[in-house]
Amino acid sequence: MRKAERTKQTIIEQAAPLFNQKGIAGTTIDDVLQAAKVAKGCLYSHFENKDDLSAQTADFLLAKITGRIQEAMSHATSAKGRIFAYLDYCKNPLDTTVVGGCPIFNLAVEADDNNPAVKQKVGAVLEAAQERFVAILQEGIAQGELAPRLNAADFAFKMFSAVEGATVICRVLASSQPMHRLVKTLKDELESYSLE
Amino acid sequence: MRKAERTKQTIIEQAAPLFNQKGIAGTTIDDVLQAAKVAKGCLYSHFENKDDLSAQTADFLLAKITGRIQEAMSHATSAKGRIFAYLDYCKNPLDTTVVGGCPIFNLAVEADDNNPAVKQKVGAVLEAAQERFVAILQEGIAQGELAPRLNAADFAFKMFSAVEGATVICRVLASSQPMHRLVKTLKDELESYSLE
DNA sequence: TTAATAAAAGACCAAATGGTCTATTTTCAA
DNA sequence: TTGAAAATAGACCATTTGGTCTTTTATTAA
Repeated sequence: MRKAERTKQTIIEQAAPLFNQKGIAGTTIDDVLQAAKVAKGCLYSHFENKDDLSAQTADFLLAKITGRIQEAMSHATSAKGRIFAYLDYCKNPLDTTVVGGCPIFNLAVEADDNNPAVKQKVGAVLEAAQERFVAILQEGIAQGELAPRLNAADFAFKMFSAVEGATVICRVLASSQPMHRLVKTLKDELESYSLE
Repeated sequence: MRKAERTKQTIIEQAAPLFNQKGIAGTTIDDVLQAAKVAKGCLYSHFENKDDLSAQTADFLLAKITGRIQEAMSHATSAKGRIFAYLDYCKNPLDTTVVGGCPIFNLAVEADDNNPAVKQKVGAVLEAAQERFVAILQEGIAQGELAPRLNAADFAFKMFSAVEGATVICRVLASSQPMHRLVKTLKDELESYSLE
C-alpha cells in the first residue's frame, strides 16, 4: 500500500501544472495520463473521477503556494521583514512557483461560477492568507515596530489584492516590470509606517 | 444581409455570459446554440469554428466593459472625479456588468497559457486602461488639481491591480465588503494628493 | 411579385472524452 | 518463497463535442 500512495502522489504532482496552466475544464484525463505516465485503470483506482482528481489537485496546489509563502516569510523576524519577504517572493510573476501563474487566482477564476467545492477551498486559503497578513502587521504595531495609525486590515487587503492582480496583468503583458514597481511602491508605503 | 448581422450579434451576446462564467474551454457549442436559440448550421454560417466564435465574443466582452468604464467616468469632470467614478463603478463585484465577474481578468487567466490570440486582445485592453488612468492623473496634476508628488503611473497600476484582484477575491468570498473598504482606502489615498 | 441569393435547420459524422471492466502484473506479509 | 491482495494496464464503451453537408426557409433587390 506504500507504492500506491507514491503513484497517487505522482499523478497529483504531474496533474498540478496542467490544471494550473490549462484550467480544469481545459485539461483532459488523457493529458494527465500522459504526463504522469500512467494508464487509465491506474488513475481511476486512485481517484473516483475527474472531479475528485481536480479537487485533490487543487488541494495540492493551494497547499504548495501557501507553504512556499509561509516558508519565504519564515526567515524574517520583524513584521516589515515578513511582509517584504512576501513581496519579494511575488516579484517574478512570469516564473511562478507552480508553472502557469498563481494557483489561488487561477482556481478562483475558474471555480467561481462553476465549482463550489474548489471555490470553497480557495475561499478558505484566501481568508487564511488575509488573516496571516493582518496578524503580522498587528504584531508589528504591538511591538512598537509599526505606527498604530497603520490600518492593518486595509493595508493587508490592498497589498494582497494588488499583488495578485498584478501577477495576472504582468503575465498577460509578458513583463514583470509593473510588478517590480508595485512591490517598490508597497514597500515604501509600509516603510512610511516604520518606527525604527 | 441585415438579418444575418442581427443573428450574429444575438449569438455573440448570448455566448458572452456563458464564456465569461464557464470559461471558453468550459463552454460548449451546444450551450451557445441553446442560449441563442439557434441551430448549428446557423451558428457555423456566421463563425468559422469555436475559436472564431470565442475570439469575437472576447472582443465583445472587452469592448463592453471598457465602454462601461469610460461611460461611468465620462460624467465626471475632474481627475479625482473620474477616478472616483471608476472606483464606484467597481464597487459591487458580485453583480458585475457582465455576469460572471470582470471579463478582462476571466479572459486573462484562461488565455494566459492557452490562447495567444485572446491573450493579445486582453493585453491591449490592459495597456489602454493603464494609459487612460495615467493620463487622467497627469492631467489632474497639470491642472493643479493634484499634487505633483503623486506618481501617476504607480498609483494607477496599484489601483487597477488592487481593484481587479479584489473583484476576484470578493467573488470567491461572496462578499463585497472587502471591496468597499479597498475603494475607501484608495479614495482616501488619492484625496491626500488633492490640492483643492 | 418573384427569382436569385442568403440564412437557417438539423441530420449526420468522426474524433475526443470520461469512465468501466477484466486480465495481468506487482507488492509484500507470512 | 509464495500466494493473497493490491495495483496497473489497456481494450472497450457510451456520450459528448466540434464540425460538415444537404435541404428547407427566409430575405431582398429588381
